[in-house]
Amino acid sequence: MATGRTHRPATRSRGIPEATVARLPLYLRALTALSERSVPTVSSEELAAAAGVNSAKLRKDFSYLGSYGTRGVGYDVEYLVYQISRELGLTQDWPVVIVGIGNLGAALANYGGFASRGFRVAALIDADPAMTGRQVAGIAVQHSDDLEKIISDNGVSIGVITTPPGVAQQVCDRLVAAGVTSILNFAPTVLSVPDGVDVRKVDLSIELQILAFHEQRKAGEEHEGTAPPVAAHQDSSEQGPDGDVPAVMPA
Amino acid sequence: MATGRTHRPATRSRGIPEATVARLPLYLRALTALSERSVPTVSSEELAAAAGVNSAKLRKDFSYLGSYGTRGVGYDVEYLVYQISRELGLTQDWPVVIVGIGNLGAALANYGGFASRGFRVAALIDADPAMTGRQVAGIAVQHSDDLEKIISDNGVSIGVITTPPGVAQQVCDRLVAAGVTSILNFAPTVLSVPDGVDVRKVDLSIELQILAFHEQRKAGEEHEGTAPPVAAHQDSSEQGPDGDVPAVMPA
DNA sequence: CCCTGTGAAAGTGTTCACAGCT
DNA sequence: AGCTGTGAACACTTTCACAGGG
Repeated sequence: MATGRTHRPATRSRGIPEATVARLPLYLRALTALSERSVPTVSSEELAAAAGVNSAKLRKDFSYLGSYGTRGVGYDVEYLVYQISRELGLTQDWPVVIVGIGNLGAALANYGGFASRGFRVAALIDADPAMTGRQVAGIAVQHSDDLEKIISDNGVSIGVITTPPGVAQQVCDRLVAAGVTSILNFAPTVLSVPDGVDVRKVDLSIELQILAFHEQRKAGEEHEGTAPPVAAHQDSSEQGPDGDVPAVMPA
Repeated sequence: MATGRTHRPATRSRGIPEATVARLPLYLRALTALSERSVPTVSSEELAAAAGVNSAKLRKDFSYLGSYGTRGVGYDVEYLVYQISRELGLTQDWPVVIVGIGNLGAALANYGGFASRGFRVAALIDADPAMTGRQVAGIAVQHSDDLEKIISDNGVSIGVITTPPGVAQQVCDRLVAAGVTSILNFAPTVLSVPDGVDVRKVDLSIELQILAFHEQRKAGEEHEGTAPPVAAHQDSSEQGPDGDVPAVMPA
């Protein structure tokens, strides 16, 4: 399975698979809930059920982080919360800016999940002068003219784009030029960014279209003689990572 | 994945890979833009660039739909728009209900991407009597007492949940009991549903945590001698099912 | 025995490279 | 010649099943 170097007992492995990274926040949530109920330890089976995955996958995922469990017993909840938080980088503070304070931007500003982990809404930015100074979620909206200054003054490296699609790319360019290196994009636009900048996209219309595809298939296959029975996908999360091949791929 | 068997031999007929399905809406969007500019044909290279994927992947994806291109020329834009729309089930009307009309629910109700394809917001539902009758995006909010009747009167099979996490599961149960078979869940909760019901999840906090992971890694590897250079991931979403703090969650 | 940790097998997705049609 | 369509190679992910420590 290795690209040449197959060794290392995996204490602090360097290559956590992307699929695993995407599940760590899930485990963290389930663990946080257990922690609040003062549950001291949990088995892979129980935790997997709470997170909605199967236990083999969970154990495999944890094996990339190291051996944090105890055979015959399970995992120490507090210890695991700490390890996963650290691995995800949540033990530090991440100032975030939200650009585009429409309905969606306001919804995000009010979203509790931001503050609940290391994320802090450092600023809300909008291009409409009428919005400037208005309070949203207890934060005064600032004008986009000051975007660069806001980014650098607050040491922001993560930006959230909730603007109309027409201006998303130029907002993105300005964010990147100002030093942002991770972007969460809600605009239905393909953003192009230089190497070294991560973009994740959330696209409502795409999610619905995927549901429609499966929905249509359910209806259509009720009377099919040849097709195998389709048992609907339980939790949908596949999606195609893709990318466009950056220059260098780590081995 | 609770699903017993989701095996798909895909021998020759209906077996479009999930990863391909997830990209079809992307292609469709790019094609629609070309169509609006009256571009008659497009090559895999051009379309791939517009959609942000590579051309080999795009051709492979299209090959699952059939041979809709012309060698030496490319793809007919209008024809492809039609074929993909049909494949995704967008040639029919999909009435959708949104349950939970807070900031996020209102944002979704106003989101243009809904109406732009076959989706139509058939009803907005909220448990707060103070919301009942209020107009959001030109639609009167209805009380959740009438949820079952609304679903069946409108023939709704797709539901969107934008409620607080604490009530998401019970809303989900009622939707399913009333006949909804596809759910788009924005609440940070793991929903359990019977077989035959699809759930897709959008979780803002998870997306941010994934970004934070990569962000942290970038910062940490600036001075690593042994590690290969990390070229950031171009792409976007992979998603992760998830669930969070069920009990008490301030903020 | 318990339950974790992990090789190996199976399944899924991506990329390559070129055959074959226009 | 140009560009699609695709088998085959490669890469990544999930699942299985069991070795091995507590």
